[in-house]
Amino acid sequence: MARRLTQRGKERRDQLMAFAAARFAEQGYHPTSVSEIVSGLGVGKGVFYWYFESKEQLFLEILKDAQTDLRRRQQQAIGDEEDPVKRIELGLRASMEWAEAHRDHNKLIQFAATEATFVPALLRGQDIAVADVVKHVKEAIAQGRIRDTDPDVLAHAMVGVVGHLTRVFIYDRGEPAEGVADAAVAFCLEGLSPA
Amino acid sequence: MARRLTQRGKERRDQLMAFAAARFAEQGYHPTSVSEIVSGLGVGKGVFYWYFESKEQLFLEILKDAQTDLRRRQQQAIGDEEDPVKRIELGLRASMEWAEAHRDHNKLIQFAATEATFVPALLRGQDIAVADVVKHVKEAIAQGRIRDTDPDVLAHAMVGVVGHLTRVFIYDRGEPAEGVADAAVAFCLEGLSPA
Amino acid sequence: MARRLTQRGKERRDQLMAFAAARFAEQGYHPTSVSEIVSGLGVGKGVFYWYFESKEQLFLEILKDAQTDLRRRQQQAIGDEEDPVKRIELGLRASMEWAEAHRDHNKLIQFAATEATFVPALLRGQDIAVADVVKHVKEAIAQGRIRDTDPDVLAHAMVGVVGHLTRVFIYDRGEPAEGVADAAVAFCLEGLSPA
Amino acid sequence: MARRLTQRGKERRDQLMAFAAARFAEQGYHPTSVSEIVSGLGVGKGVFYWYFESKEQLFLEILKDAQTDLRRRQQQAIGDEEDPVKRIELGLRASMEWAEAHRDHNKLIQFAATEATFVPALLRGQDIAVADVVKHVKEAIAQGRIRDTDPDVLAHAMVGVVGHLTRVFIYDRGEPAEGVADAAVAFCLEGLSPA
DNA sequence: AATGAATGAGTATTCATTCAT
DNA sequence: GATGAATGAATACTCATTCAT
Repeated sequence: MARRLTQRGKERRDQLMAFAAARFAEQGYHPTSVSEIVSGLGVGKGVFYWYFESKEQLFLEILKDAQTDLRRRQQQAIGDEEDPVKRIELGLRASMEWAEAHRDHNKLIQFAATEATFVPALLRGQDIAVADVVKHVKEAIAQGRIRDTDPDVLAHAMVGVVGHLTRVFIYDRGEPAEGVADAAVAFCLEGLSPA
Repeated sequence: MARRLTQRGKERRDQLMAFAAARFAEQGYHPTSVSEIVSGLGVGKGVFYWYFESKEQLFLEILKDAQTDLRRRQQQAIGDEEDPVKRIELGLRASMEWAEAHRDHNKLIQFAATEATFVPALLRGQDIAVADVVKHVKEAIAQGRIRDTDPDVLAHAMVGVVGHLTRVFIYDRGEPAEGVADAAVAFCLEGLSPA
Repeated sequence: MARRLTQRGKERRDQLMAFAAARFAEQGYHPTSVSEIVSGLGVGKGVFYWYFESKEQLFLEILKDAQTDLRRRQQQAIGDEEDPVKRIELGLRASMEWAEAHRDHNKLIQFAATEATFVPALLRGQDIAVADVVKHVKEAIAQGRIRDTDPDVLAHAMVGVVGHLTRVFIYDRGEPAEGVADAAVAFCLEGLSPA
Repeated sequence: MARRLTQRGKERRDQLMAFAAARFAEQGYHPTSVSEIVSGLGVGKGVFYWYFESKEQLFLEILKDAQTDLRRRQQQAIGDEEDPVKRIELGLRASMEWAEAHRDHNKLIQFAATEATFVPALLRGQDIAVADVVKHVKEAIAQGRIRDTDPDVLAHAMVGVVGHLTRVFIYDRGEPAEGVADAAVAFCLEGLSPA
């Protein structure tokens, strides 16, 4: 930990994280052994512990990276858009595109919620993400653009929609993110109500 | 398996399932050992294997029971309501009330999604649940009561909303199901749009 | 730990302790693996952990048992002897006889002194042992039977003589305890001075 | 091994030996890793193996150096003293002073006795030390200055006294060597008997 | 039905040692 | 001389499962 790494070292580390994330997503965290990770990469077992303190720390690191990366992506997408409703929409779409490209990380986030050890780390990132959305929602409410309801509820409802549609349509059914995002946006903006 | 059980036997079995579900939900499936389950109940290890083939089977059984139970609850709630939109609403509310009373099972469902071994069993139940909703949605569309969009998408969007709001507001923040259900229904019907 | 054991269980436990003590004494604590212990006894690895929390706990248990046993032996030997100098002599002789019969434990005591983890447990027992001797020494000093010097020093000096002579003459050279004890007693009582 | 070293090289080597000896003494030989030694000195792992063949060899080297150094110290102290009893006394005192200044090495000697691998090397040095004392004892016996008993026994008894009093009073209780040496000499010359 | 002892393959992790740079 | 990355055998320990009683 806190090791200073050479270029080569940094690459190894990334390689380990990517490979592990893929295995964790595919079969689950526990069923994936450290042995499997290193032998899958054709390296000795010591390599793993040269770069990570433990399997648990590795997981946490992957988790944190994923959350950071997603957030960066959303902020990029939103840019300096003025309209808060438009910002919400851009955020939703960015989430789904990111999710399409990072299905592994998404599964890990879901898993993290099921194990006491990982919940705190998970929530830390999740709170930040929701806070971002809440900001836009509040602004839109102030402008009378969206219904005056608890912004926290609205934000979480959208997170629920995006997350679930992603899992079902993008991951399980392999549909392209764009179309699914259209549907998600439409649902979030209008619900079931006919245009 | 498929053992014929006395009354006392049935109680033991239920006791094991309930205790295990609680531990699985609290700390996770893998971190909970069979030892912990039996010693938590003050019985010998043989008892476990008298009633269940394996830890995995036990999990599957809990999962199936939970899904069956939820469905029964929804159908009861809907009764013979004529209005398809109302039926949807009743279904949503029933889900949340059930979830409030069975948080353990809900967490297990979430976990099942993260481990390859359990996914098939999970999906079987989930498909049935969504199919129920889809039926109502289709009917409502036919009546022009809700937007004419892929009913599958709408159904899953609602599942996402209900699931996530449940986890955040009912489980994490301890709010009563009723209020959260109001918010969920409102969001599903109207989205963000102002009244 | 704190397990209630059947008769058979008690025997297994003793068997493990005896075998482990022998290996620890022969090759050292660290070079002796748990694997070696269980396979030497022809049992599965789980057996070890059924009876002991860890290798370290096992060592500690052996240590404590040894110290307790030695003390009991000394007290038996001393009985209700009135003369304090005689009591000291009987104690020294008892130590050496015990040491002859328990060379394994003696080596473990020596090892325990070299590893920070075991020192506290070791000292606890050692202090008790020395306190016993000190009591007799004080009494003898009061009677003018032995030199009026710090009883603690005298007690420890004797412990040093007995311990070292045991190791060299009984263990390494295989001489019978009785003769060595004669020499030890003589040295303690008279030092180098000619009769 | 048998590498020819520059001045700087010799210093590195000594530094490694001193640091390792300190750690070995403090926590034990096995619990101290090569990693810990090199990182404690802020150097890379290769350095260790540049100077020593193995961890085991390092230990052996420290052990040998210590024994050699102690012996040199004793011979210096004895000088050309004529009186054999006085020579014994000077030797005892020198041992204790040396031990006070080299507590690390003393602990290593003790540890070496508990591990089969190190016993041979240990005994080699110990035999020489005892032989030195035995020589003086024999001479003193011939002069009728001390009791006519197996000189070997007497020598070892003294080694035991000195070793144990050193550990308890100098190491554990931090008393100054001189006073403890007085007590040790007195005990060796007179035993418990009143002046 | 139930107990508690036993099994042994499997897990994460450590660590002495090697080696390319 | 020195670094830090890599090796892989070995270790303590866990745990689902079995079985004699």
